[in-house]
Amino acid sequence: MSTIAAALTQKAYVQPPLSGAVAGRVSRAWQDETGTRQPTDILAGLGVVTTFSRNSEIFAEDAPADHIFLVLSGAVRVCKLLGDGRRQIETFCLPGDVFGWETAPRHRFSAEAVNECRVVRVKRSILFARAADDAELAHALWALTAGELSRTQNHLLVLGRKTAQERVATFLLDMAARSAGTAGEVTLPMSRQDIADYLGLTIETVSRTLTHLEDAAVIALPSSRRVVLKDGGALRGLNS
Amino acid sequence: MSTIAAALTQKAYVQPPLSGAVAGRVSRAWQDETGTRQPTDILAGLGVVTTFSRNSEIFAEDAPADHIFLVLSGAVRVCKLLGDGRRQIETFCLPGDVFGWETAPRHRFSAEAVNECRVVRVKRSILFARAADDAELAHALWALTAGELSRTQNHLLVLGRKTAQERVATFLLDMAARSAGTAGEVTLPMSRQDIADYLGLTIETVSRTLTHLEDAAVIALPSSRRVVLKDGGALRGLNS
DNA sequence: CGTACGGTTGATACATATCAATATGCGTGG
DNA sequence: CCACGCATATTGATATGTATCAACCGTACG
Repeated sequence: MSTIAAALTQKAYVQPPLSGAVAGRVSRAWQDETGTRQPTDILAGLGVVTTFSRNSEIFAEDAPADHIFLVLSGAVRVCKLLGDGRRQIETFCLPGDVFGWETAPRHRFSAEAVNECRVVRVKRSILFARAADDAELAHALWALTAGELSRTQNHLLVLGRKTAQERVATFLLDMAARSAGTAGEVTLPMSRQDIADYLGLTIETVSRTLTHLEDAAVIALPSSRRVVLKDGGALRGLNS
Repeated sequence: MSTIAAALTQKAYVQPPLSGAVAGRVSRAWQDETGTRQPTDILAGLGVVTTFSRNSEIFAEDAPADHIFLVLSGAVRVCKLLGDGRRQIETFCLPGDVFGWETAPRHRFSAEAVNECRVVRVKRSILFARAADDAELAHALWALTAGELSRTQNHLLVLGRKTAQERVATFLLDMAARSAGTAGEVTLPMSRQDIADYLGLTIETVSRTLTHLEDAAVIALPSSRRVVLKDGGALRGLNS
């Protein structure tokens, strides 16, 4: 559960809910997808729900960082590009995750919808104004950054020192832990290319590694996007 | 210049300086190495100066994160280890840099002295207490985390998608920018092994890449630790 | 002067990338 | 409902960048 989402749903922040479709939609959507019962109308009060279609750009690298975003449904990829088109996906954002949160006035990444997704867009200035006289919110925003840092640092180890097998294993375990669906099973929202660009590999290597894990009976692949973790121990072993 | 160092030297934080050798040493040391003229006695009031010898451990991975550290002189490496000994250096800390700053109660890295170095050790609890009723300090601490995140994210792109040459070029440019010595020249405080573990390469590849850059007249290597950037344009070209 | 450590250079191996072909799934339109 | 076409995924053959193994060099230091 994202700390900022928690902060935004504290009693202190509850405002009279906006009437109308938008507010209602946010509230229901959030409850539907996370099962939390906390009031979330505040999100509607602070931001606007927007829908993005598959592969559409949410913001561009170097664009003014006027908003931060909270994922309600779907998945978002946050990435950097090199001049010649090489791409590194820094992170995937799932429901409850926040992205686009910067200290700098401009985004240092682009963000794109992995699949059809809904996000809440909150004005940076509004959050900042609130954080200025609310230590708890400020702390939540800091914790948000710290959490992102922690994940990024873990990923550094993955990209710097792990083999393809280990990378894929780490990725699968991570996705399984984050998407709270059926235990031992994940439905990947992203393509092989996205996975490759996240793990610093090629699409072919990702594919081969997955089939290798399947041959070794560590996972099963009922379909290309669905992964059954048959031998979690083996996966964790690869995770070092 | 580290934001936290700045925050700690704001007028609001200036206390009557402690008398005695320690306080004096901090103040002079900091001024010597950074050239800043801002009062820094507050650091002595908050922390203790400690010296670490080459390769000694400052704190271990998973140790209680009771302190944060500010580098006064020398260099520190912050790293993670894999079970079989593979090592990833997350970052090098130079004078003015802060390390060991965590949200979690335990360090997620180890920190070691790259060479003889002096650091100020500040109790976490003291900083936290101060930050609780000081929005400006709290903001500085957040900015610190955000800056670290930004650097880590850039490094992710390096490890995920850049070639050995590009990694080394990026590293040299970064070190040159950070160590404010003679323009176009860097003295590297760390060994080839350290560089390799930072860039996700082997010691041999780092060495070969450097000699290759030297053959191409992009750099000169008067000694193994001294690097002259002869063709910054070429290096920046490799930086994409 | 010799030893040790860090660095360089060379020969070879190997993991992953690249190039290429084939297969699978999926939406669209007949 | 099926047929088509496109996008995505898999598989195969080969290339290549970097790792590994090994020898050698140079500098610092006792």
